[in-house]
Amino acid sequence: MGTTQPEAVPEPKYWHLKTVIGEALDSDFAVGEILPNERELAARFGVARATLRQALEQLELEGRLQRRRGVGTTVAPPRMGVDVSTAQHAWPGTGEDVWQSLDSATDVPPAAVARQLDTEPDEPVHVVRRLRVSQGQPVAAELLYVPFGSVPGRSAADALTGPVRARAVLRELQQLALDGQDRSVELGSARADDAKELDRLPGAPVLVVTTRYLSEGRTAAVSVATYRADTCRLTFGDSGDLVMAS
Amino acid sequence: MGTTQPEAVPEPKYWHLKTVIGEALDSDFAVGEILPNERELAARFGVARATLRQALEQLELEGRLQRRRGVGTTVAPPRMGVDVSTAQHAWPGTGEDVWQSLDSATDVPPAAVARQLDTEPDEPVHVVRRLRVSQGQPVAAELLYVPFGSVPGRSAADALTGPVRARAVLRELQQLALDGQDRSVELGSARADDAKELDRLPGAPVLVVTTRYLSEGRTAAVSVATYRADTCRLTFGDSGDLVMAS
DNA sequence: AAGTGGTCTAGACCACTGA
DNA sequence: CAGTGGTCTAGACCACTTA
Repeated sequence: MGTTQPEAVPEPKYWHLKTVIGEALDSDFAVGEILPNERELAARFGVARATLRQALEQLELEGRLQRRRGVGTTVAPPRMGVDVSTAQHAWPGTGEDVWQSLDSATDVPPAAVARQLDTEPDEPVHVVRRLRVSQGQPVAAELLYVPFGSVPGRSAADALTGPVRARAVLRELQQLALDGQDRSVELGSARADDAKELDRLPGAPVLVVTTRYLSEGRTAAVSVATYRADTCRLTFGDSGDLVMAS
Repeated sequence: MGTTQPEAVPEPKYWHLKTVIGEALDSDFAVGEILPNERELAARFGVARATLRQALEQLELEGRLQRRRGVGTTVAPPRMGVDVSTAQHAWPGTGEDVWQSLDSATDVPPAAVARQLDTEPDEPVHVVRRLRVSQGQPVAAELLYVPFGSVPGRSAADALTGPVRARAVLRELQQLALDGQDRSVELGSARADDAKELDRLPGAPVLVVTTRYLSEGRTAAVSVATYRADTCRLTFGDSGDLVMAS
């Protein structure tokens, strides 16, 4: 006697909490509403704050909550769909201006990028920084790596600075014939500078979209775009008519 | 006097730790090698275990480490590229068998899926479970929701069970003309059952790939595939010849 | 200045793995 | 069984926002 549940699998407290709070979010809270603070929530559920925080972290990771230091925890709106489809196989900067050019410099790319560009590990390239804004919110920061070989009129850009220079590099890049591109998506954590741009803390989860632009059998440029994973759902409109989800 | 650094921005310890360990991983460790255990690492760096764990969590999120309870922490191999390209606009189950059918049942889909299928919130549909294995490792668990309206010969499947039934539903689905599909990728955390299938703990970060299959102006099926975010890099071969990365 | 979330500590115990 | 990572506690202090 006394053996109550022979198969009682002890579900972690934070996991159970996450479920409970998640359900409460659906039924008792409106988007934008602020939750009680962490100390009060922890007390209310009878757990340590660290445990409560583990549950909130999960919910934030899933895009259900938004936490801001000094402010509080609010109920997040549904993730916005952000189109990352290939879009008529265009060079960056050709379509509508969802991307905002920040500046450009010459720098040595990370080893992984140099490998894709097929440049020497210590060979400098153009690095164009761009920011993607959607619904008034920054959603992605991009670093576009362009080898000198891809932009013939290089000297023209060197004299410029800021957005003007960035646009000059893009314009030169667009002269090339674009054969195609391939793309990959993976999970990452925001580097310090990206985090700042995206209004998040360093280490925040991001979706890293790497695009390789191919021209005349070579890799003409590589784009590494980091999207806020908490607020974005990447959409690939492979076909037909897409509806605007609310 | 005494003011050493007027602008000293206090970088969090765990963030600094992450950098240090990350660099050590590159230089001093081989893939598969086991790290010292957490208590020893924490002592070595002079921090509490919780802080050390925060750094390890980040590295695991980035796919650099793999931690297994009861075993230890090992250096993870580079993420494997997993092709999720539309692949000749095919129905699920038509291409090569990267997917392994597990079983099928009829169940009420989640509200979000019902909305995409345009079925009533409480209307049951076929739910086919499949598992994607790559390089001997489970990389994704899929739930494929198929409304009864999409599979005419429904009664045939009802008598069957297990993989046989799953394949029967897929076969019937393939009778339809596929007009197109659209797809989205977002960050999620593994549900308990998916986690088991993927050999991870519940809540592990996953990339959720949602595909809507369109036929004759309707949504004929919806697939929700959860990929292990730690081990997978999703690739979209938009064009041309892809090289097999090691 | 008050209140919020973010970081950190030093412990404890549990669940799982493998010899 | 010993050793690992996973969970949890009860505190403390810090950085940031707002008023």
